[in-house]
Amino acid sequence: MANTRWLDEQEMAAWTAFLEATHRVFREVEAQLRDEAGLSHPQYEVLVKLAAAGADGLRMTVLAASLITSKSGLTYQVGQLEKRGLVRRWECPTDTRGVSAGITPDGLEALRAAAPGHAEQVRAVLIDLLDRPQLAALADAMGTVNTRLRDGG
Amino acid sequence: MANTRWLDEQEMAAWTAFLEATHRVFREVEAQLRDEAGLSHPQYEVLVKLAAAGADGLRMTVLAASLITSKSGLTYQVGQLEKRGLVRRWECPTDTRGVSAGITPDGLEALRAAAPGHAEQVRAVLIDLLDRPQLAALADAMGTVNTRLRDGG
DNA sequence: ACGGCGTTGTTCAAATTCGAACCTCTCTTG
DNA sequence: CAAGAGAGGTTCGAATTTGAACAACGCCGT
Repeated sequence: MANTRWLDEQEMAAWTAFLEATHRVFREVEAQLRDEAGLSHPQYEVLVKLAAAGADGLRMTVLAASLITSKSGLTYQVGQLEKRGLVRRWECPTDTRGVSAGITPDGLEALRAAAPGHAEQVRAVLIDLLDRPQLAALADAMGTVNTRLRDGG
Repeated sequence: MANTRWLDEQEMAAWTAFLEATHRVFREVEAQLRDEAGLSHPQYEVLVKLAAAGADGLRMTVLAASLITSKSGLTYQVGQLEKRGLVRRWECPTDTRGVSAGITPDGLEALRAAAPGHAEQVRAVLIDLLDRPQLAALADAMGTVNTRLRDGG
């Protein structure tokens, strides 16, 4: 790695804009969820994934990978949600080591209660700030990044 | 707020792709910096801003706003960097309440040492995964978001 | 069946984050 | 010029995050 391929002006502009925008967006999203729904964003994401998974729930490892978070972090958050009765956890029948998590009726209710405000906020800090072509371009770029990072590591 | 404006399919796809991509990108960037440079990403960002600010340094509040972080979080990180001699802090001559922070020669050296690996990583997890039009579109969208969030709050 | 290796989830300690409270000081207004 | 409103930073406590270490278990070839 003799000489570094530095970022040119355009690349640097893209990176710094990305950095600043993500910080702003997440700060606002987290504040809204905490203040109005009493949920952290990680917790909300867990509930969304588990709601989508249905009655079978999801294995902890799958959930962690899906949320792009650490195993230990997920253990903690699921524990918090379980304490509040929004999520429940059970051993996997086919693998003694395994644990699955699933959303409870109370969890679904909490999600239903939180979703409208969250959706509005996501609009306010990202979606509604862009026109359709911009939004499509953003989805395209982010999708490309995801595909490449999922595979090529 | 009678009826919620839910996200349509395209909007939801953009949001989830954005979510997943940002989590992936930051996870990888943070791991590289920590493992190879012994700096957290927040710390690296502080050094970059202060290096750009030059000898006059930056007021804490300005720096916090620039980094889109909380005041208390910044106090902590600057404290950490100060302990390591990478940053120094002094009272503002024109405002007794004010504190400015600036990078030290050691800090500049640490930044120089960390920069190449960081640049490569930024390429590997974002820049090099996109072609020029995608990169331009990303910069455009993120720039729009930043402008709107900076003003309209 | 047996031994080795990778997987699964949790636990642990340490570092970090945030908002709210707080103190000090500046600025504006009457 | 005094008083109130606010800005600037730090401190505080509580919650969260991470990787590494662990313990327990499946899987595979011999």
